Amino acid sequence: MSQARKPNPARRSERSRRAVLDAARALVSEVGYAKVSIEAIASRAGVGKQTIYRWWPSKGAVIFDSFLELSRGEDGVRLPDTGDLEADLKTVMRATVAEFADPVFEAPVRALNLEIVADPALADAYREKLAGPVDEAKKERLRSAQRAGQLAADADLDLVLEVLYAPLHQRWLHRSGPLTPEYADALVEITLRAFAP
Amino acid sequence: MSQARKPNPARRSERSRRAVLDAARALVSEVGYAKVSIEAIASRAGVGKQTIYRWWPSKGAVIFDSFLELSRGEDGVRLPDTGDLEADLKTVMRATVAEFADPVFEAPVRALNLEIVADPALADAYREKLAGPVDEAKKERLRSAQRAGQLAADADLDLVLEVLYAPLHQRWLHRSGPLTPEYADALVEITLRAFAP
DNA sequence: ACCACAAGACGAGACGTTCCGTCTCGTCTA
DNA sequence: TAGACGAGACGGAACGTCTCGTCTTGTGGT
Repeated sequence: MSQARKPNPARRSERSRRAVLDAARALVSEVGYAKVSIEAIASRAGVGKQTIYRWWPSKGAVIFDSFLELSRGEDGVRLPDTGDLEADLKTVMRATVAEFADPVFEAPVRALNLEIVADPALADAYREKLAGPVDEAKKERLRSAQRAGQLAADADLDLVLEVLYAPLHQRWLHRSGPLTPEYADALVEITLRAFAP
Repeated sequence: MSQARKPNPARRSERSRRAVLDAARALVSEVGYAKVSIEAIASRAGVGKQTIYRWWPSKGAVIFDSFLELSRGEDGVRLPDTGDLEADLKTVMRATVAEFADPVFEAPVRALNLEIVADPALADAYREKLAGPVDEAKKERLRSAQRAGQLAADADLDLVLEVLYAPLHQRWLHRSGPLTPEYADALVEITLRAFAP
């Protein structure tokens, strides 16, 4: 009684896959996440609707995959390590603030967050494929700082990252305050004081 | 050319208003935010669709209002003040963690967050009507602590609240880790160390 | 190494549904 | 008596399923 007729990935058309993901990304930027429809993606991609339904379970999954595609190849993430943790973190946090302030990122990143909040499966995929590797790079820098005695040796690094990034992330998501370089610096200083050796 | 024929609020039916908000709240709990439709709300409330469209601009606004209704009368918010800031904050944070862990709050609060992220107008209303008063009560407690020398006198209280709550909020939203009483305590301890006098 | 061919993925789009937001109806009420 | 109400018809958009021919691709025989 199982309707699960599974398609054969080996015969999948790479051309169609790319066309769908490119169309999805373009449409999110143009009209916003909520107004993007599967039919519009299919039409823009020059693809049958069934081709989308065959390979993706939901609109969210398609758009999520289109973001994944963007960040492929960047897996060699590495943070600056000049030996000065505070300076390095401020550099990174200021860059993050600038990125969030960029209107080009506004629509897609907000769409990504909506998907993550609404769909636990996509939240898992996000953590594994996108956030995970980046967080690991950040933690690697923090471990280096621990060895250098610039951070408490017993600090929970996941917690350090939360304290550092969650306020920024929330302020952007809720539009509850300005994102300035000074704010980035303040978060770094606060976090370092909280987790000082 | 203005289509803005405005209805007369004085003649509004309180009975219908309550029925709509109650139906909206029930439906969000039953089927989740995404699957709730205006037609379903109208039908469940025993109300004409036009009555909803007459008084609310969007589905999000209806559901948002149904949450507002829930928290009416609680405006006398006041945090415990035993003189021991750390103990008081741990009490409050543990309660918040427990609240987030309650499955009854899961669907509605997640729906509320989706609306806030997606709609700037609702985000403003949220800050003004819901978060604002609560945050003010929290800041009042923090000011008391500043006077008692338990918190840096020049600390930015908005920032203190962000550092205290944003990690918890993000962890819940992203389902990126367990929400335990120990986690609540850790956030309080970290925050107090960061903003120590 | 080649080729023939069946399996099945493809583009296109018809189909029945659901829901949208607007619009009329009478009815009821403030 | 103006206008808010419940009910529901309406055209349109998008859903997810399905059925067409066509095109592509892995494989098995030569």
